[in-house]
Amino acid sequence: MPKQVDHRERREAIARALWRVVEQRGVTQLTMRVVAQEAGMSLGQLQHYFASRTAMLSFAMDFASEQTSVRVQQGLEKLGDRPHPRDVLRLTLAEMLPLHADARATSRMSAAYVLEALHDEAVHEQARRGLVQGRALVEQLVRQAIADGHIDSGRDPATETNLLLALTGFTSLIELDVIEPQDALAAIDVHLDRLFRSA
Amino acid sequence: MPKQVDHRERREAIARALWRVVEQRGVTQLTMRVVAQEAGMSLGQLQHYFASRTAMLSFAMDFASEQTSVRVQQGLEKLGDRPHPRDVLRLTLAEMLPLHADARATSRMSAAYVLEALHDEAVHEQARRGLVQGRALVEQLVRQAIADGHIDSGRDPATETNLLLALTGFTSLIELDVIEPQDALAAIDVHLDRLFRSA
DNA sequence: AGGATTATAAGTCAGATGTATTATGTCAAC
DNA sequence: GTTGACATAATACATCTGACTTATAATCCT
Repeated sequence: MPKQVDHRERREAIARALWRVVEQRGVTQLTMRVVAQEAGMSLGQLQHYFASRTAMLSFAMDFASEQTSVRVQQGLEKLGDRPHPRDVLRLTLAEMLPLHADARATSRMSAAYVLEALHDEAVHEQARRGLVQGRALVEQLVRQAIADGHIDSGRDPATETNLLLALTGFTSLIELDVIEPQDALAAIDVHLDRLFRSA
Repeated sequence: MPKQVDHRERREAIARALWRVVEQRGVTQLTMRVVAQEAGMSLGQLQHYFASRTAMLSFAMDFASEQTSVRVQQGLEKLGDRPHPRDVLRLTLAEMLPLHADARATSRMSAAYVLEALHDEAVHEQARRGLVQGRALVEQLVRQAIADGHIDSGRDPATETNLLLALTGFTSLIELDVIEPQDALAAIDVHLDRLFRSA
């Protein structure tokens, strides 16, 4: 047979091609043919790695979450050994906004997936699980920051977590050129300042 | 000829049918045939009122913005003559979240439209104009509240406006059942409390 | 060496979609 | 009563979609 191929690697390459399609041509162009072309392979070849369009989307979405985590993790390493929770939150929020190509692609993927999730139980569960998990991480961070005295103990961890996550609402404002990326970052800084200043 | 028909009225009926399709079956089912069926008319009849799918979407989107404004306006009347700006903002934000059928429909329409806007210049401009206008209204409200001493004069109107609009980021959290509607409203109240408390 | 297995390519198919065309019915104006 | 503008319906059509099938070539394993 032809040289054995790393399926996982191939699937990731396809997923990245899919992101490029979403970012550059839009969700309506998210067809197996277009993705195959973008990935530089035939439709038949793509179907060899993904039995169905749904399976392809599902993988691409999980991979997007995963890569976002990786980007955050890489950013954290630059912050040194024991980074201030304020910086961790700032980095995390910044990576969830469409501020550079990769983040923009994964952000748009998420948006499209959420829309698709609203009427597909399986997709809904997958998307929900990812978000719940991410939210839990942020809440844990907030609780620890309160315990460590970085955040006023009068703050409710759950509410503060929700307010932080809501800041991803900047996404559509940025995408539609209503505000500039730096405006969003400035607002995030103001919010974080208030959250940590009160300690 | 057959009885004269109010075109505007017919178009609004079609737009509402379109919303129902978006809300109940999802964006992928947003086809002229399905919308026609939901509106209880033939495909040909629908085409008599909208020459193209794009024209139909464009109208439905404008109508959605318009109806959201109307809902806010109606809510404001219940607040009496000179409502507190805090209540005005709370009402406005609440109407933008998917908390009841109409709001959910228009919210999902917006989300779908934003996604489509990213790769269609005309749609982008239409969506952008609507958002910029809405943002201007909120900023004016914030500026007035500062001038009236309801909000601390140390606050930057632009940044505070952006933070308020970012709270629409609760939308996806609510849609995916990550948080409950009351959690979102509680968080909004906390944010507004802080904004107005400092005065 | 040769059979088994896999990667890749190409073609086919049924269904759906937006749009265009045509037909039919209805009613107002002259 | 005939004409013409309008509402509605039905159908046709080219295109695109995901899924499936088939064909070919490459290499692994025995």
